[in-house]
Amino acid sequence: MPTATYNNSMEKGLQLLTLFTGDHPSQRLAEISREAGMPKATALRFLNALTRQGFLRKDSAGAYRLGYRLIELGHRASDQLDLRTIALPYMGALRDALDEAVQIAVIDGTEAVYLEKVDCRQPVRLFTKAGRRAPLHAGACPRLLLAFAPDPLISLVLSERTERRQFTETTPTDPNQLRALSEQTRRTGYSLSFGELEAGSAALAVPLRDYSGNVVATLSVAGPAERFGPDRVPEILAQARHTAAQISREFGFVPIIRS
Amino acid sequence: MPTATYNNSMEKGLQLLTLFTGDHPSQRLAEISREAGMPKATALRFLNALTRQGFLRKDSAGAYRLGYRLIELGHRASDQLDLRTIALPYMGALRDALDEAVQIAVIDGTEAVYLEKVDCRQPVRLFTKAGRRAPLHAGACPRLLLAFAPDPLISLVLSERTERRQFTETTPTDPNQLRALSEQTRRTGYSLSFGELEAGSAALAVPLRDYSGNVVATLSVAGPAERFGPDRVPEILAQARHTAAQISREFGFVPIIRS
DNA sequence: AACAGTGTTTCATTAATTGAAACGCCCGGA
DNA sequence: TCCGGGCGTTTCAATTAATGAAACACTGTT
Repeated sequence: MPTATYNNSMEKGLQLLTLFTGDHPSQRLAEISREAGMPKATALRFLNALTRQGFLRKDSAGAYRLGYRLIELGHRASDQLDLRTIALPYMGALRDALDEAVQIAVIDGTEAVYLEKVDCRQPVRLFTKAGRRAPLHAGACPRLLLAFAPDPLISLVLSERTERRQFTETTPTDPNQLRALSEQTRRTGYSLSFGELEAGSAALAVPLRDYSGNVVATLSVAGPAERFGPDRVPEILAQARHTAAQISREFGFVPIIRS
Repeated sequence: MPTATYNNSMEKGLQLLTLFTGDHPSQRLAEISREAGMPKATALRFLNALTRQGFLRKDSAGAYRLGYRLIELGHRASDQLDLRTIALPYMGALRDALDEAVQIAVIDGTEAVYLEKVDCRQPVRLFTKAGRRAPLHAGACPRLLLAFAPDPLISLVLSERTERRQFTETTPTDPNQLRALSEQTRRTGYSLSFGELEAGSAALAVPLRDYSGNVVATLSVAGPAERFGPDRVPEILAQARHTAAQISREFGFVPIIRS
């Protein structure tokens, strides 16, 4: 059962970090042990080690919380993607131009992960968090990433054996429908979604490319669906395309001039 | 040697993450093995496991880079500190008011870690990164945190047996000098530093408090030293204090009214 | 006082980790 | 073209360190 090409003990310890969610930011040993299905002594050892390395910290009530080392490493990972130096200022400008949330997401494994979000200033807004994940079949960002993904990944996501969760009434789950949507996205260069992940929300996503010309990320404008009517979508698309071109250029993308 | 109350294998694996710095964002197995002083087979197992859990990712050249899971967890840790929801908007306003870098830092173990930074817009600016660390004896932020730290930590930092690195000519390292500076900081409610960590830089730091009334973090304004002359420092201090009061209030701090 | 729940420590067992060595592949230099 | 060096990967015997049950001390509630 154990395979010699990984370190299963470390992986079990790392998985404890996933227990700390927005709903459960602070947890004590017994709760962690129960939720992880792990004996208290084993869990305590992992927690002690994670705490010593700064990945967790213990608060004054004796409960564990995510530690500052994660913020440090998160910033470092972000810096290495040039998110703060290149993408964030343009995202801020796009937010200012449209007053909608602006997000950037990438593929990680078989999911999309939203790496950054710049919030709009309107009281009614899309309430999601940077760092969240979504499957590749639902939502403007995930679907845009899927459309430009390598064929083996597309096949896997659209396979009859892969379960595609239906979040809302408008979540596309049928493989043929998703293939058609992907083809449309590749042809038009953007994707648009209404309530596929959260009812009442909408998002428009465009690709971000790097020096290789490949789509490496997606930039999206997202907000309440009633602000994404047919009179406004063209403007959102134009602004998003403009910003994506700026970011892509700084990522080293050189557009091919069509003659 | 091995102690049963930690998980030393996991800790060794986690320490590989520290090899990925701004200077070395991308590394291959042999280099990692050499730098960590670890046999290739062992390092490969850790790398495979860290990659499977999303903490590292492998690029097209077969080199490892920090993974998206770190960004996700970094955001989650940051959210749990209310950095993005509470502190960042105020930091942005303070940056706009003064056009200097604004940072927030906390104590982690025996160091200060800068959790967030909002950059100024001037061409000549303080070039540091969010996520960086500094010892508690040098710099306005670390020294402010030290001044309000628990006595055992102060004693440890100022101990004759603790080495206090001299970064520049103005770095204070003498325990008596640091005690005097701490006392002054507690009395005046702020700390001011010129070139203690980086020559030519300056920073002014004020405390952030939470519902318990304790100093839990520090807010600083930082930039090139020539912009922190005696004619300007009072304004910087007033603005920083105002912003710190706003943030502290949202952290639940209730100021005691003096009669 | 009794009980439930917590976090911590101990220790025998054994599972998993470890590192040396072999292997296949690639690249650059002679 | 050949060879050597370096790379990443796999195998396997040795042994180390992880594991989990159980005991313990402490706290809070009834």
